[in-house]
Amino acid sequence: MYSIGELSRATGCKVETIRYYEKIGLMPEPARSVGNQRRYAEHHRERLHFIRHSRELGFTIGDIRELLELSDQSQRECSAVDALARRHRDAVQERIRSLGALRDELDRMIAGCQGGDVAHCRVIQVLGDHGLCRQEHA
Amino acid sequence: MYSIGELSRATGCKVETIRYYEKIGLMPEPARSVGNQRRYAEHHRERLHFIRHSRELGFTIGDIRELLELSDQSQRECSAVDALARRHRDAVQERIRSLGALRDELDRMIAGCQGGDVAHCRVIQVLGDHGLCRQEHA
DNA sequence: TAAATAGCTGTAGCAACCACAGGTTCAAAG
DNA sequence: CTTTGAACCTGTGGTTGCTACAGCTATTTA
Repeated sequence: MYSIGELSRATGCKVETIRYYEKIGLMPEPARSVGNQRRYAEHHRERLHFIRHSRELGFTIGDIRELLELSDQSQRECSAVDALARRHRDAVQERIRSLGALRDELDRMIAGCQGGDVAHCRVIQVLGDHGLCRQEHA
Repeated sequence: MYSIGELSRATGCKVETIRYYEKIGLMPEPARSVGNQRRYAEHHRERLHFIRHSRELGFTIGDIRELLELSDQSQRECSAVDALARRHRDAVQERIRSLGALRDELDRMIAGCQGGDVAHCRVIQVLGDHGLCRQEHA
């Protein structure tokens, strides 16, 4: 049996976050001690580990809810899991692309700046006039 | 003189967002009509344009506040502006790097899945066990 | 002049937590 | 057995950058 602090140390998840996951129904309510403190079993640790790792990989809480449901139905085909993971991967890829365009635009803007006073600053000019951008960027 | 709706159409910024920018002090309070409706001048349009464009380039509200202050002191050297833009560019670059590592991890996870049932699904296994990851990706 | 559209303020909600405040319980030391 | 101090409890409010009402008033158009 883990106390909430022990579970926290075991998973690297903050105490408040554990209670938050319980409140939103992502973690099941654990047993309580006589004095009303939470007492966790091994399966809680595994589930929280799953949640934290999924979050680190950028899945949303909604995604994780689905993944947990799917992983409970262990004899079903895993194509739904696969599809969810692929969608997420594609979303990450798209975000990378869009941030790349952003960085390029920032680079051009910064490269245009030759020093001098703010009135002639290329950065300030570009920020005030989208027309000076080479690309659409959102 | 623009009404708030006209300013909204002129800048692509939602009416509620314009009011929000006023509330947080990013946009100055405009004149009012007899019936208490907001009436904007050209300099409001320019400032809002600057704000929107900066947001599109990923600057935070805090950054924009600084940029606006700096751009008001038009005879000062623009090195502070430059530095802020560079810091932001570097943060974007770092985010791209970290998302790249994430995508690679997701790719490995997905590639490991050979179909079959959820109990043997590689995706589910990896999510439950960080040790199966090749890299730290936190 | 009446209806339709646009504007007003104020509040609450989103994601995914974090940080208290003010009180209670637990575990170990004396 | 008692004390002490760390850990725990619930509930609320804050973060970022907006968006979406509700319930009312102003303006514009037919």
